[in-house]
Amino acid sequence: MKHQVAEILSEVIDQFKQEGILEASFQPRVNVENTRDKSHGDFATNLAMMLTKIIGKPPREIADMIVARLPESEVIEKVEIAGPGFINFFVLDVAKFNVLPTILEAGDAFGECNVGQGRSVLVEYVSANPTGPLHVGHGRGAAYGASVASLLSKAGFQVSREYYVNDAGRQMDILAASTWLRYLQHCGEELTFPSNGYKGDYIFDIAQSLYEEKGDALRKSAQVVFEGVAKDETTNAAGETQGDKEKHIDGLIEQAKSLLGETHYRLVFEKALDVILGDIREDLAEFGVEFENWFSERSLMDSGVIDAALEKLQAAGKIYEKNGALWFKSSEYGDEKDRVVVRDNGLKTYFASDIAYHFNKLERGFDVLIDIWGSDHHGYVPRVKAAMQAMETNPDALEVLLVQFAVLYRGGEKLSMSTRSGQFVTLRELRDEVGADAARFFYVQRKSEQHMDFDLDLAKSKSNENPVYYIQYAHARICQVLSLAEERGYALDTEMGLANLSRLTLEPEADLATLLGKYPEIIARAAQVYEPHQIAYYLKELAHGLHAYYNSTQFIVEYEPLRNARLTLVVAVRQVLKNGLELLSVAAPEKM
RNA sequence: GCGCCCAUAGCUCAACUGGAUAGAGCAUCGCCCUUCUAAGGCGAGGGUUUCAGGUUCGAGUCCUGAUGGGCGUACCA
Repeated sequence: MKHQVAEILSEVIDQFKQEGILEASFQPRVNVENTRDKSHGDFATNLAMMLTKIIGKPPREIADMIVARLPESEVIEKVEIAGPGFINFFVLDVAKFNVLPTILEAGDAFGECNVGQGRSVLVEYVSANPTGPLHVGHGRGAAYGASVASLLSKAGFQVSREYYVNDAGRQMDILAASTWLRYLQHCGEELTFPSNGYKGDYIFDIAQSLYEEKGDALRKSAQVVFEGVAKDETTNAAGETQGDKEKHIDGLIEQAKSLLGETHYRLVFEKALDVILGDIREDLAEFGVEFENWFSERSLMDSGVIDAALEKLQAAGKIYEKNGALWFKSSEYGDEKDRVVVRDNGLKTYFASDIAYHFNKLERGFDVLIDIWGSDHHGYVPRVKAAMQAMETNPDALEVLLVQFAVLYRGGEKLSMSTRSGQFVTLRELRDEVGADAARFFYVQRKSEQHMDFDLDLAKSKSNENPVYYIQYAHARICQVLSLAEERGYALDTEMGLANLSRLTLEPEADLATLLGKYPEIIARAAQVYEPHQIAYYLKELAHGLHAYYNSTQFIVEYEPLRNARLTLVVAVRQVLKNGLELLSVAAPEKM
């Protein structure tokens, strides 16, 4: 509908060119927008104002010139010039209802568009370290990433979803060591758990399961384990700190490796990784968050991709040596300084893995790469982009979307979170407490770059305080009305309904039709700017339209043509509500 | 110190990417269930869009500066 208006306007521009009012080469951006106020019609254009400078006449005069040249249209009822020079278009009610047969025919596919033009896109999200269960902070990235991926898929992109598993590096060694120490405690060894180890309860569970499988096979005396290890950081009564928690934990990792030997150390390591990653997968699946691919960081090392990527940078002359380490010249691409990729001890940095990972993504042939990160990683963006530029001609292939932290409140109090200390609210707890639907909706309701307050009590309340139920209720209401109609022997005759749409003359009916017509446009816009919250707001608006209609009008009336027309309208609303909710992975229940 | 993000009704957030009188929900106050689900509807009050400048026909939106908050500034992952 909107582009029909835009077409009409570009015809006028051609007319202007023929008359010599505008130069033939002139290419204006024809801007047609939905009006905010119904008294301004359905669509408005600021074209007259845009042309004031070029034509050199006041906007309202130009508006007159445009209106005088508007071609005949079957959808436009009238046109008005208003305000500083807006041209408002009023759409015929009949034309508004044209969208209904389209919706019924397209069904679940209604709203899909082709802004992606089949381009392939890799969306990488969550990618939390497998060192503990997901907490509510990860939940936002999960909900946002999943919704963005769905959105892009509806908008004509070939979407792949990927989780990057950081299954290598020091954090994982700390996890393995933590698990082993808990295991030793389980065996009956007395020891003081390192202050820098992973203290969460889930480590006990893994250790116990390890003990059940292996018995005492991995047991070493605690005395031997802690022998020669640097002292842990402690604070005495006077408040003075002593020791070094980093050296302490590193020492314990070394002990674990040498005392257990490669095979047994690996066993503990894999056990912890498997259990935690399995838990994360299950957690996300229950949250409606799926991935086609779980990409292992270790596989990068094993397959030599890291070396290949570094060689590529080296060949491009972007690697140099300083102080025994290898540096990447990221500052040449706008990063604030150069970055180390291989440390002086010969170990590759995490950044080297990440360069390789993105190198690998490009090699897999994606047109667009999207990374969804927590905002605490924002400082990391320039160096990864720098690496992309050094490797690839198109730096815009990578889009990093940052998600702000969610601050959790319960009973008006802020809850803090830290995986290391084991003090956090897990995503699973959140789902148990408020339900997956409410959680998904709450997360995705906010713009991703907006700092978010997540009030657990509010999310839990199953009242109109929670918008997700408002939308689901609209869907359920429609279902109930239809089944009641059927019970009364008034089964819906869609064909008759579509043939009688002209009987829908009430204001809420036209409003609903207008809203339904906007859905595809909302999808396209939301996809272009990666903003699934626009879907959430649209659904609230559509649900409101339905509730208002429901309260003002009886659908199941005696007169058959009118009844079927109304029920057909309502069925179309139900379809769009369902499509939108599905996009956000929120259930569309038939009764509540 | 430097860099990135944010600031809109009492609270939580929108505002179609520069458009018309800045909108929703919650909270507050009225009204509407012998009717297809009241988890609903209708209405009222509530604003110097943090502040000060600038750009232009037009600014919550863009630019500069200030204030307040979040985050980042590793040869950690």
